[in-house]
Amino acid sequence: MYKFIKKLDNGIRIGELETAHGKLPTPFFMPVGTVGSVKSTAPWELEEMGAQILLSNTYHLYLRPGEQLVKELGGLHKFMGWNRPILTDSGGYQVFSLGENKSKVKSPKSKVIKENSHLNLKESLVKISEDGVEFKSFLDGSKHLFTPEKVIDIQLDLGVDILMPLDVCPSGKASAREVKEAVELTIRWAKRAREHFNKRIQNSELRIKPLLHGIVQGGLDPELRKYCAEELIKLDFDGYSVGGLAVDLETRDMWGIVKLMGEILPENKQRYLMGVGTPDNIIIATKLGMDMFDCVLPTRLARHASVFVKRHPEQSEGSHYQLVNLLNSKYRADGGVIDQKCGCRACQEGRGFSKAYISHLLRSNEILGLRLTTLHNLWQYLELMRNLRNSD
RNA sequence: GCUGGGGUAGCAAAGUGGUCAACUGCACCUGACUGUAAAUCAGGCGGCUUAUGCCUUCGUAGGUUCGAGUCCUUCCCCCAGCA
Repeated sequence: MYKFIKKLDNGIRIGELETAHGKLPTPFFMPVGTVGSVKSTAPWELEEMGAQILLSNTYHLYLRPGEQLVKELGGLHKFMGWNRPILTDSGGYQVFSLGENKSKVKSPKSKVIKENSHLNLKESLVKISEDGVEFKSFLDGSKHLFTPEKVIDIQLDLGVDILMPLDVCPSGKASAREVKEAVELTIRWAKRAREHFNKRIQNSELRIKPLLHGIVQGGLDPELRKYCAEELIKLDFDGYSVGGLAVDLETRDMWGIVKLMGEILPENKQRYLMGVGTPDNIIIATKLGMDMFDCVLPTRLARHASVFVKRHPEQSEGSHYQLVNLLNSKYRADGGVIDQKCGCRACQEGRGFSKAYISHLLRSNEILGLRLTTLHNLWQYLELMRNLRNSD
């Protein structure tokens, strides 16, 4: 249950979201723990940094270890040792990303095709029908069917706090017709998900019930987005997600749609901009009325040796953050911490680690290297959200 | 000293007459990454460069050949075994 508190002068909505695992001040960022783990971090580290909620993934947990096992072992929170709220994505994104033929990115110059590489799969792994999504497991190739109802069931079995319905997330290159079809199917699936969820929940003895979002699709077409949002609003979801925008960003400008969503989605429901994004993107999006964010960038970039460094306000004309690749040779002998003003474990005053040391760890494939960069990046994101909530 | 094996680009290691500026791995350099099939992927990695282009390379110095990293000879060095 979301409570809208106030709108700051800069447009940021201040609110509070109550879930079965506690109340969350909004806006907030969700570190991504796809398979029930925010890669390389421990739950207590996330708590220490002030992470309030994590995102996990229905698709991945269904395939492994299976939602039934998680249920038998007491639910996802207990399973992964995290007592704060959890949101699960539905697998809708995987329908998109696994549907893309990623082998296209293979360079013709690459002579060696690694076996078991995810890039080596030539055929699309998914097939969409009215009933749902048929897909092949990326683990073993086995066939599975996700229906809107099934996806709700899995998430309820996992015992998460916020559920996403199965949606169709078209590629940024999709034709107008494909986007329109995605919207229509997303709406029909949303209705089925809503009905099934209600049926399952009405018998629930939980004091605070899980929350179900509707996901707005529609590409970059304002009319389609508006139509989708209106249809979903009729179904009275607990909150609304804006999907399909964090793809093909280099060729598409999402801000018009984000602004529109900020204007037409109900003020008294939380808005989740899925998959966004860079710190700069998040700053803009909060000002356009978005409340919730998730992104793999802080954790993935960290594992790929890149860290966010906050720029001084007077230097932040364009971007508020600089992305620094610690594997660049200039950091080999750099005795300074990543960011002097950062409060993370890697930078902490008095006992911070030098860029030279972290660079050495990364070059040596020492796990501590990417743990430190991950802790740093997540701290930056979480600190950013704290600052945005207090930016009046 | 004798016998045998070997000296290839930063390292390791393919290559035994042309398709070799030279396979491959590592290291190194740079880039990408946005609801995670990602501790991943891509490109570069002798020099000049826009190059399917030119120049200089495979211990050393010569030679054979239309053509040599690849064959022959000299010398230098390394390794193993025997003295």
